[in-house]
Amino acid sequence: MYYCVMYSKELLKGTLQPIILNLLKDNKRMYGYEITQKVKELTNGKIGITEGALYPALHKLEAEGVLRVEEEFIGKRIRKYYMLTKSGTSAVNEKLNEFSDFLTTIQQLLKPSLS
Amino acid sequence: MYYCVMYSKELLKGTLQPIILNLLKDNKRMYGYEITQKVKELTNGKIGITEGALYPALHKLEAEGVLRVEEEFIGKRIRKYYMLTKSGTSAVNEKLNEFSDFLTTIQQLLKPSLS
DNA sequence: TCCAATACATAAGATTTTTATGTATTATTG
DNA sequence: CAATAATACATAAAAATCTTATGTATTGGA
Repeated sequence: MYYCVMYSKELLKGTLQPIILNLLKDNKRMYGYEITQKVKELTNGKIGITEGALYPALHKLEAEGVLRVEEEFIGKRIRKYYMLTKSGTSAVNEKLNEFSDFLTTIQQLLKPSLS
Repeated sequence: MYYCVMYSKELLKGTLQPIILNLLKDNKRMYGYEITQKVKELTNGKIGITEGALYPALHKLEAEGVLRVEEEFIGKRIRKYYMLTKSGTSAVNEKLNEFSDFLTTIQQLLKPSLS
């Protein structure tokens, strides 16, 4: 399965982190599988995150101190809830603003005739 | 020097090809260095393409048959003009539409509260 | 004359993502 | 009730892309 079902895979490079951080900013607490489903739902299936990309990304953000994790057992199955740390929260707003600004710049660049 | 001066470098992954193709679609014929300057100009210095990223990308697009090259001597210095091939032109429109659509999807995903 | 800008190029290393697995639990459906 | 799909985690090899660091050479300007 592709990271992205509808779009070419190359397009999604660099977008995974912002997507994760934005979801955790809005939802406070999410586990990995939930994130994949939420993204699929919010994009009408256009963007599908692969687990091979997601879990390493979550581990990296945790190692950097941006996220922390709370483990819970649902029956016999473990579930790892991720949330922004205090220091992560302040950093995330800047990161997301930058990303948003960047997207706007790219769009202007691709439509110079309309500017 | 960064690929991008203002933005974090991670952000620009995957955007180089669309940027190149879009410029060549509008300008018919451009050489590498010209592309770096045009992008800098159009984004007010926010996006700077490194040569280490650009030249391999141009060579790859040429190898794929999307671009073709015309070499010219300006004095003693060579200049390589790139342009879309016939088959490249039809493919590029689809690619750029896809990229544009993708950017819209990402923006909606990052602003679910406004949808 | 020297430095900055122009103009090409490549190669090592880092990072990210794909692709392919692997394990195990729980829910559904024929 | 057995098989399959969905849930839920994980990792590792390979591919792709980009950064960073070089390298060469010409041309323009201070």
